Amino acid sequence: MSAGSTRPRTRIQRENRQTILDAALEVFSAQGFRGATLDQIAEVAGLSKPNLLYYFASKEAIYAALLETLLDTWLDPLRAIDPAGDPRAELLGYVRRKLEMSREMPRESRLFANEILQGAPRLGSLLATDLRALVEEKAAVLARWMDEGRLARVHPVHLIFAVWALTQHYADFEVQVRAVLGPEAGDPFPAAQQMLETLFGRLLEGAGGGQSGP
Amino acid sequence: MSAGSTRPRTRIQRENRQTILDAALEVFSAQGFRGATLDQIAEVAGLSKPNLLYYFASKEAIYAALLETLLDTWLDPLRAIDPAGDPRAELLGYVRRKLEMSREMPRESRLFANEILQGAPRLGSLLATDLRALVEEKAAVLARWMDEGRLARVHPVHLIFAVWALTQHYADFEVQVRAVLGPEAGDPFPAAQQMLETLFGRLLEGAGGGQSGP
DNA sequence: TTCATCTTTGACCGGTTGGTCAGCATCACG
DNA sequence: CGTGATGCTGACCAACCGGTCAAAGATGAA
Repeated sequence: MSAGSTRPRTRIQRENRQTILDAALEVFSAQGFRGATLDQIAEVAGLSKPNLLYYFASKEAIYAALLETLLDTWLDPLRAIDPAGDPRAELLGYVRRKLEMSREMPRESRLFANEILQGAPRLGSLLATDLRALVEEKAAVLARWMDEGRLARVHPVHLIFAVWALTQHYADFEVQVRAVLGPEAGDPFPAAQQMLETLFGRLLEGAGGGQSGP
Repeated sequence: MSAGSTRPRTRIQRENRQTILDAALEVFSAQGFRGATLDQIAEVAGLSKPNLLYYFASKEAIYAALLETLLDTWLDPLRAIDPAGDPRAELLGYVRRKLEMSREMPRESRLFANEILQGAPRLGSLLATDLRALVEEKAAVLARWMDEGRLARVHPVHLIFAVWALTQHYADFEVQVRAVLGPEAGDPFPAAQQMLETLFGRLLEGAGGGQSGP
């Protein structure tokens, strides 16, 4: 009997489903949905192709299972922004968490990037509902901070876009980053962290355009 | 005889090669290399598949021809930075040109993003040579401006990364941008332009950390 | 040990894909 | 107009891909 759509009941099911998802993340994030093949995933997973299809109904189902988990994890750093916190600490903390995520989950970042790049055919609806609602909520917090003069006035949603763009760049374009910095250059993340801190830090100094200096 | 690798000699060759490249840009940028099919490109081009292969030796050759032109065009805005110019005008001008490019050439941006995302297998060498050299050259200019106290001190190469990330985001992640802003929202680029101007503008005010105020 | 259930696989299938080829159509130039 | 070069296509092919299936193997509770 197929173990496809039901929740895992046995130890083997739990382990193998996870093994497959790991392998699929590896392959899908590097090749995109169409570029990836079941044979590649099977090889990385160390399982046979029919065995993959014993645990998941189809290639689509594997991909869907990956995306399902992904968006939630991906938005955790944004959710963690505390409306009652200090704007500087909250914004810079968000940037730091997001950059950390790019460093430690580059495959997830690339999977997401691939999906969006190709028009988000299997994620589109969630973007317009869940994602939009969360961004709207946090943008309102940013807007309030701007009203209170504690943050330079910019379009709050685009400010969030900026955080996404700058942090995800280091995962999605890692090859380019490394090529430009050169082979002898070490870990690019510390310098990235410092540069983002300066860039966003300046948005918090003397907000409103006036009150600079002690 | 095949018209594959030689330079176009006749009017028909010039026209059809261009038609094919246009169609290929459309399809490759939306589906990636492996996701795109010759049949799709042929249909968009309004030509038969064997006819495509009369003008280009292979699918790879079409893709390579696209990339060849692309990197050069893509780096023009960076090349245009004038070492003798005013830091504010030069940096903000660069951001503006790059954002314009995202707006008017989103397909090229996505083609490039796709290639990098998948590890730049067909562009890697150029990144480490041509691209790296140009970035190195312009980073030196930025570094000098920082030495002169006319620009906040950040890692100059990462500053260039920031411009890339922020501007290309609006082309590569357009679907997400539109989903989050909502269907009734208009053109996102004016707000993006303003936000980038503020963000980078702050890097030029009171550089060095001290001389704020009139 | 027994036996029902869960797990695994080799062989296979139909559809798609990049690419070939022989031959026909068209063009441009003398 | 004639003719060689250029342009175009239907038919075809081998490789690949997602997915199926019958049957063999492993597992574990009674």
